[in-house]
Amino acid sequence: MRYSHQREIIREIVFSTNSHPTADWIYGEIKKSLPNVSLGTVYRNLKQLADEGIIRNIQDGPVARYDWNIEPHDHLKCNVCGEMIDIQVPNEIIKDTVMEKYDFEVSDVEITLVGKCNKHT
Amino acid sequence: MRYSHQREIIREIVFSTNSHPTADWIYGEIKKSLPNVSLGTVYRNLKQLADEGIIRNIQDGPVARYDWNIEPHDHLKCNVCGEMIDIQVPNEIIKDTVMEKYDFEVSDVEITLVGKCNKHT
DNA sequence: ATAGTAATAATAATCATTACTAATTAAAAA
DNA sequence: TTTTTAATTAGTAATGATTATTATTACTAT
Ligand SMILES: [Mn+2]
Ligand SMILES: [Mn+2]
Ligand SMILES: [Zn+2]
Ligand SMILES: [Zn+2]
Repeated sequence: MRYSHQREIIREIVFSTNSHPTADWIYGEIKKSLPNVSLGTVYRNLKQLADEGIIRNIQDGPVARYDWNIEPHDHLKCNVCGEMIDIQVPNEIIKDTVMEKYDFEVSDVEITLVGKCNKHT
Repeated sequence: MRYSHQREIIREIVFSTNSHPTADWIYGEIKKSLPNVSLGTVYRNLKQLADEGIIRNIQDGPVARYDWNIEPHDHLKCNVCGEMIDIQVPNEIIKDTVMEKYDFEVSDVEITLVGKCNKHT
């Protein structure tokens, strides 16, 4: 993968926030410095960065979000403000139980807890 | 919600399979008996049935799937054959831990384990 | 039977994402 | 340093899933 200015800025944007941004939000950000980038470029580079394991892709319903944090972790999704919060759930137990009980080779555990964050009490 | 023949058949189709069918698959099935149904009718009725709690909506990446089993349960997704298998994971522990640790009012826990099912050993 | 309104088929619109293409550009080869 | 190359780009068209619109049809209560 050869260097590209666009990809470097996209990477920096993803690494600059904890908000698990969407491609569209990143597009809005990169246009501030490079007004001529196209949305296709954003999608293409996010895909490349995710394929290389530099960033992580997380699916939030029908839209893809991106995360600089590639360590295994789970998420809380607030259905009031839409925010996604990182959480750590001990899922090795789940994984092991399922592999044994269902004879299934688990490669990834995706846990999202949906509810209301503490801003809306 | 008043009775409709289309909705009744859609409900029966969802209840007839364990495959967590998509709207499009259901559309193909209902056309066998009612060739003139429109895809919009399928979507509208699936939404109504899910809103009424008669069936359950599960998000599989960018596509919606439907499940006659409304009891709280989780899924295994095989990334070889695409099949979704019902599993029971004791998630009350997770829920309670997260509610306390993160001060988050959890209404739903979504767990999907991705991997390879025992048909591809 | 009539009126009121929920549901329908057909179709257009939307939204997120991917595909295509001619022009540009980083990096390798000469 | 100048070609040569192939990856990358901007711009745009196309796709796939879903939702919205609209004129028509069909239950249901009076
Ligand atoms: Mn995260
Ligand atoms: Mn299920
Ligand atoms: Zn919130
Ligand atoms: Zn399988």
